[in-house]
Amino acid sequence: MAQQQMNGARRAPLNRDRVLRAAVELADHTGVDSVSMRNLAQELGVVPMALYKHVANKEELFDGMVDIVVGEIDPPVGGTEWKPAIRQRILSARRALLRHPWASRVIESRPRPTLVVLDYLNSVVGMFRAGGFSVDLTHHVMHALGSRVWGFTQDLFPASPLPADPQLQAAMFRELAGRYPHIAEITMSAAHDEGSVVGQGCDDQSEFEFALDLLLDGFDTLHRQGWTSRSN
Amino acid sequence: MAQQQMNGARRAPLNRDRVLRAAVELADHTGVDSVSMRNLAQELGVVPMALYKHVANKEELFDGMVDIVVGEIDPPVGGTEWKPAIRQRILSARRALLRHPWASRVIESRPRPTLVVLDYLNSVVGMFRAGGFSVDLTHHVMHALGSRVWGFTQDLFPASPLPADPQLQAAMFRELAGRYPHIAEITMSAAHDEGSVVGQGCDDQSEFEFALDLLLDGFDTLHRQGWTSRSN
DNA sequence: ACCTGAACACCGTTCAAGT
DNA sequence: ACCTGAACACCGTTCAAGT
Repeated sequence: MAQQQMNGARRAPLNRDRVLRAAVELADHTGVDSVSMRNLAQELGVVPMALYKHVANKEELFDGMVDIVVGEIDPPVGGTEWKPAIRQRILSARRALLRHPWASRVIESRPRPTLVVLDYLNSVVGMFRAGGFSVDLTHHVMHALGSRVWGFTQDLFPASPLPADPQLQAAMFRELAGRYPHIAEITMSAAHDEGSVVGQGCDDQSEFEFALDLLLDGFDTLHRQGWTSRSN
Repeated sequence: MAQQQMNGARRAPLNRDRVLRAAVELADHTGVDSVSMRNLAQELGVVPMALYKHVANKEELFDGMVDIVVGEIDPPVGGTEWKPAIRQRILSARRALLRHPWASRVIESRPRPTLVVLDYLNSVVGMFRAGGFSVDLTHHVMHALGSRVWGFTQDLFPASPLPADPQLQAAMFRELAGRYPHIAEITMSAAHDEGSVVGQGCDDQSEFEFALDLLLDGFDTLHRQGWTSRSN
């Protein structure tokens, strides 16, 4: 009670923005699973119910957290072709997402896009249109990008840390190679870097850019060919 | 207590498979969020703690549910080129996922792949290798496919049902067009089908195949060119 | 050896009582 | 009018007591 008043006097009064920023910070530091209304309230030195003044419920809290991350994506660069412009924008989105490792999962979990999310998507669509893409092709191309517009893709092999014991490590590799020879093979090919058992040891950033450029080049070809969904 | 015994007499004794199938069925019917250990136990006519005999915890329950869905994916078709073979396999995975709408979200949420998941991925990798792809290119190509190997992609505009009132509907379209002209444009182009405000009205299946074929064609081109990660 | 009720430590959110 | 503690209806999981 005495502490409550001290905090009340020291801190700025609660508002929606402070609530959302505290939630982002909490998720950054301790993981999104520990973002509960109760934990967040404690972090802010208030009673849980005080949060409901500023966000209607937990869903709205998550929406607000997404908006903060999406707000960190750089605006489009001007004076260049559609391809490098879109490439840079998506890589900027990727940097924002990488600063907040929980964000991709939360973005995927939202049942409806927020206004801020729609703003970003609208602007990416506009970049294709400005590059001369037809409405038809732009529509398909946005679907093909999927979550890659956010700069992330689902890791098929999440990074799992290698066991410290090198003998145990070797045993794991042997078991993997025995059961899953094809996975072992592509894993080994990239495993000069250290990192983890599977799928790490490769550079996530360059894998992302490989796939992004493959898609953008494909879009380019279709665009130049005057592709339409009816002609297909 | 009397009912408990009746159930015990009537039903087959609980085992891991029955637990997992009941969980899948419950998720299919009432949504994955309603799959709690308590609800599932009630569905099976047992006390919650009885489940812990057959699954270590809820994480293992989810893993088992994923395994059931992945088990529904058809085996590879033989006697054909890598491209149609992989295409058919992925479209079979898509059909399995569409039968269980919760499955894509659960697959994405798993921190580690199960043995069944590794079996499927290993076999897809093997199909590229059998098609003559280098280890290097196969590795990159699997990253580029990402969650598309499962036959799904993140919907950027989740389907939201249109309001019944046509006047309200028109108002929503007008607001969308005013704020997000580019999104409105690509939405309208596909909105001859009815369905929802944004992004629906287009055929998800053909959008999926568009993106899949774009990627497979891109892979094909790189393969024929003898692409390597060093030559890039 | 197996089963299970009670309990623990959490949730998000409602609601009524207090100021 | 505003604030907030208690309460409600849930969780997953532990544990000890019962058979």
